[in-house]
Amino acid sequence: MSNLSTLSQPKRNVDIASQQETAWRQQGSLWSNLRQVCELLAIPAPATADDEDTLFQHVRYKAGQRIHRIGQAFDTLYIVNSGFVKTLHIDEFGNEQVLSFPMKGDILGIDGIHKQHYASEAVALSDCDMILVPYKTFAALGRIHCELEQAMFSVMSREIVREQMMISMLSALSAEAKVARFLTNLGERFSQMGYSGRSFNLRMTRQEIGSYLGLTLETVSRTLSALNELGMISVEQREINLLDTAALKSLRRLPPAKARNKVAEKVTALVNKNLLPQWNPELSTAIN
Amino acid sequence: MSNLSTLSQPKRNVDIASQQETAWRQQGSLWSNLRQVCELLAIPAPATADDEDTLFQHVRYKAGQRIHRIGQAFDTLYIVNSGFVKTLHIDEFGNEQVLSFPMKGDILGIDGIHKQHYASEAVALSDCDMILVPYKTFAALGRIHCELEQAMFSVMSREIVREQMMISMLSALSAEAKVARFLTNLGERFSQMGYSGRSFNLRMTRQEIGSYLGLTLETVSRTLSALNELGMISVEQREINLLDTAALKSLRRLPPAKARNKVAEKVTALVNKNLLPQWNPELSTAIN
DNA sequence: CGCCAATTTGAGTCCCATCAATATTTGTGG
DNA sequence: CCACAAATATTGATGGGACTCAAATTGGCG
Repeated sequence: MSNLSTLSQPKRNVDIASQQETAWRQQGSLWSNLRQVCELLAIPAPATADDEDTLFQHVRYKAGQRIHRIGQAFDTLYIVNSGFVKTLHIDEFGNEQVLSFPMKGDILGIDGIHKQHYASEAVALSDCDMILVPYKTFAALGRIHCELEQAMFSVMSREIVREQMMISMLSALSAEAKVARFLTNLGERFSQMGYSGRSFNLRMTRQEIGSYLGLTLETVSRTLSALNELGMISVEQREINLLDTAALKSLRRLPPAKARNKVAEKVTALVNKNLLPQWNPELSTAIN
Repeated sequence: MSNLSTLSQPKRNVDIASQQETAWRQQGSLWSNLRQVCELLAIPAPATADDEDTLFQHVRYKAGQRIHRIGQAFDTLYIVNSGFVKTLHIDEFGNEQVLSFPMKGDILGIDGIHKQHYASEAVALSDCDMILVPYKTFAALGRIHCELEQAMFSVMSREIVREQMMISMLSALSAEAKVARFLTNLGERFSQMGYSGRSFNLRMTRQEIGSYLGLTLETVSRTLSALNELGMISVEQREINLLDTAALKSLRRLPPAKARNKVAEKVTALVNKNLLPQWNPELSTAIN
């Protein structure tokens, strides 16, 4: 967090830089080249890139450490290499509002570009290894490698789409559906990272989950218990097992205990009749 | 309410282009140059730009017309020059979820960059004049004018921040606060466009407002009536007057209906007034 | 004028927040 | 290593805010 000035030099001056690198390595820092960063972001690396041309510094954060603050002058983007993070707003009353739970491959700080000050706060949920991307380097790369500019727009567009999905979820779904989707989404993320998408443990508190989903921590806890009793998941503290991902994904609301069986029949009946072509936007618009 | 587009004067230099332009003009098309587009987006125009170098076509949409669909192949961005638009998601059950109400100076279609297909639907709420920006032109401009690339990142970042604010609002505020903020935000938008920020009329239905805010149309209607009775606004159908913007902005939750109706609730009323000077954020949090 | 969409308003219900008590886990220092 | 404190989770009881269902009214438009 301290000497960011040294890393804004894209080109490495071998003699001096290698000394510094050794020093950084001792405190847990590493360097990644452009190809590695692109792979992490799941975007195609420019063929023209020289692996040693541009290097990006790693920085480690311990659980609980703040990565950037609201209002802080913006100059670098962060890419999560390992570990778990939360980003949040703090409203005029001091209440925290969790906005996202970035993990491996996610990028932080984009919201700072607009006003050149970070618009959100980022805090490490676990020990993290973050890659620093000075914004100036970021912008310069777009001009050097045309394909990269396209990829950078794509990454920002993806973030916008993700937030749109979040808005839809927040304003349309019941508490049970929110929690169910949260778990399945998390599972998919873990799968992509090479871990089990079925069995994992949460890195965040019920409070943080509730804030993220627009619920209270008690409702989150109760909902997890309910999903547990219904056999869709098993949960003990932060240890989660997804037992019926299909049911979780299609869950809209937990029917009142008396009618639970009936509604389940209805849904399956509709699906069988092809009236609910789920998760296919093309078809659902055709219905109108 | 209709034709604001006198500011876009087509410049013609080529013979072929002028023929086409005449044809387009007959169906209501005009052209804007890069400088005019930048002004509309409120970003600095590159000094190196030749006014005749790149021209952007206008297209008019009538109220109710669709501008782009979900899943449609993405190739152009749209900038609102005049008129009002709504963008929306359609979930797997066919329910509409309004995402934004773009107006003059707003950009549409960014969500299509990621997958090269639009992720949302855009519909004109009134007659509209839209400027077409082919995505290829957009990308090429960033490479030609370095300042523009920065501005384009900034515009996308601004969109991300806007959606973050939306997420915070959806998950933390009461129905009254949502409606109140919606109105004050609209007022500010109208002010920026040169209209009255105090007195305006809504271009969208209660249904659409409710979808946008995560409420039902009945709740929106009831809330507007309540704000009307409290003297914060006056509302008749879609005609809105903001009478106390300060109160609206700081509104968290309406006092319980009992306290409003029971005029002669003696001591308790006074106590409530002292302890709960409603729509005063400072004090109401101090109580918590 | 007549039709249909939009809006308003009412009555009843339920989901979720709130308040509260307890249990369990984590962290810390002696 | 244990004890104690603080943080985190679970579970219950209760009330209220927003949804649902329903009816009446208004306004727009062919």
